Amino acid sequence: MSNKTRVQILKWLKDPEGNFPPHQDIDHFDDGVCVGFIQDKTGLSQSTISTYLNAMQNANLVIPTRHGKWTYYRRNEEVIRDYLETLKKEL
Amino acid sequence: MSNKTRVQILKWLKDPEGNFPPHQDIDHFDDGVCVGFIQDKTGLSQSTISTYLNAMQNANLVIPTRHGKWTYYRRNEEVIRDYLETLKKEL
DNA sequence: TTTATATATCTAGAAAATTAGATATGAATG
DNA sequence: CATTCATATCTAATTTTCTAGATATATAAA
Repeated sequence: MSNKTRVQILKWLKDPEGNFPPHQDIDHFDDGVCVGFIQDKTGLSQSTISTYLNAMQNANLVIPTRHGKWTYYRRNEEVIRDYLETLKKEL
Repeated sequence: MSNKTRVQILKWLKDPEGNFPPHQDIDHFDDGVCVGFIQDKTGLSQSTISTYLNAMQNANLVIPTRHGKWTYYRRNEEVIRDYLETLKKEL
């Protein structure tokens, strides 16, 4: 949560249709967006983005789903909501 | 906002009466809390806390007021509120 | 069952943040 | 006006974060 790129990724994942091109195999974003698309959007290296997504997954902010060769990442809305509520309450 | 200690300071400043001893010269916390008290509470060095408070002031999160030898820091409630609202809206 | 593709992990260098000691400044006090 | 006290600033060492290249793994395709 203390990194601009990672926060930006969370924001993009709020609206996959608006922020990413459609996937090849699937015609919806129910499981989120594949790593490659996120990487293209940030301009950072593949390994960096993979590391970021892994960190976000460890923090429970995103949920990964594997479909064949691809891993799709979507927001964990519940955790994000809790985080915002706690912050508003405590800060 | 990406540092535990600095966030903790903001939280403490929400309730100066509850978190800090009374000041020598002044019997209220209208202008906030002096640097020394904040330093004691964190256990970090004087220069570190001064640096932190300066950073927070640059980010407009706190407002300093000088009274004689002491500098008191208080929360900038408006900016903090805006920050939380923006985060809730955008994240 | 070799090859290609997408993602993950390992490693290490570069950059940024953290932190404290030394020193400076500004205000009160003897 | 010399001294003391509170805070600020400067400098540098340490730690953490960022980031990419190399390599590994998993799946699909040829």
